[in-house]
Amino acid sequence: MPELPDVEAFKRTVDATALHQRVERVSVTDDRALGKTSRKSLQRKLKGRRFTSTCRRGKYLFLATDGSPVLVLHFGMTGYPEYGSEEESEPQHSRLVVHFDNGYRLAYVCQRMLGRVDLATDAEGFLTEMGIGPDAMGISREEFISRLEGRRGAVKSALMNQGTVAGLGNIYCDEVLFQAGVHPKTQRRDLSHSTLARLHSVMRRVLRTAIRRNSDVDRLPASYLIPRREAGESCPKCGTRIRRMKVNQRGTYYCPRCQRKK
DNA sequence: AGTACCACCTGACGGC
DNA sequence: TGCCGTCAGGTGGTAC
Repeated sequence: MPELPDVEAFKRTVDATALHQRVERVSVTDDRALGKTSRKSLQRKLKGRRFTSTCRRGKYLFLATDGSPVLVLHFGMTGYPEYGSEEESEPQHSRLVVHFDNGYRLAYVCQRMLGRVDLATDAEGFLTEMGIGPDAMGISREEFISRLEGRRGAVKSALMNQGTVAGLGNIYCDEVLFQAGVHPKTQRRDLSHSTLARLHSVMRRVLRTAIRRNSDVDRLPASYLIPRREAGESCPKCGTRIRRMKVNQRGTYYCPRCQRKK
């Protein structure tokens, strides 16, 4: 489920481990994990380079190099990066492994193969081409409101759309709506300007909280819905039985009392 | 521009 | 025991 807070944690891991070392070799263990790039291209373009910095937009992580290529990582729902010594065995489900000259390697692990590895010349161009909107942590209130005002349909659908605002997935989207007291199926047109403003501030607060806790579900505040995404759980605020429904074909949890439909 | 639905993909789980 | 359907979820494609 890597959503914005998870990818932010991945970024910090990569920043703390995999920068500034020379790439000796790249191995691709499953071509299905590749986007528009190829195994040969990855190997040829990354060899001899060093990762110099990373940046994150939404659920995408970019690793810039000292040359022109940028390594793009998207994690699907089961992906993560893992840095370790060559002496350790490679993690199961490694799809791409970057071997460095210091005896360490960075593995892109992706069990369910829903993520993608790609190569770009610049992150901004890649994001534009993919139609990815502004980052949910960086977007201003004004822009958030105006982007949402351009949309119709259920508010959850709008928030989940990475072109509108990037970073919320199914789970954090439910959390934001819960903390804001908004029913997931509320039509966007039924949301007032002030409710949109509240959604913006709640979204940032929820994401900031999750990032500070390193996206560790067990460390989230007791008032959060995320640990209670199960049948029979009760609302952490009012005790009402949590309901489950489908929105966008996705399992959606909400409190029928705290989140009344407008 | 919406929504619905399918597909991708693997592993866990419940039912029989 | 083991087979089968279902679910999980990010994304992308198609049809309406």
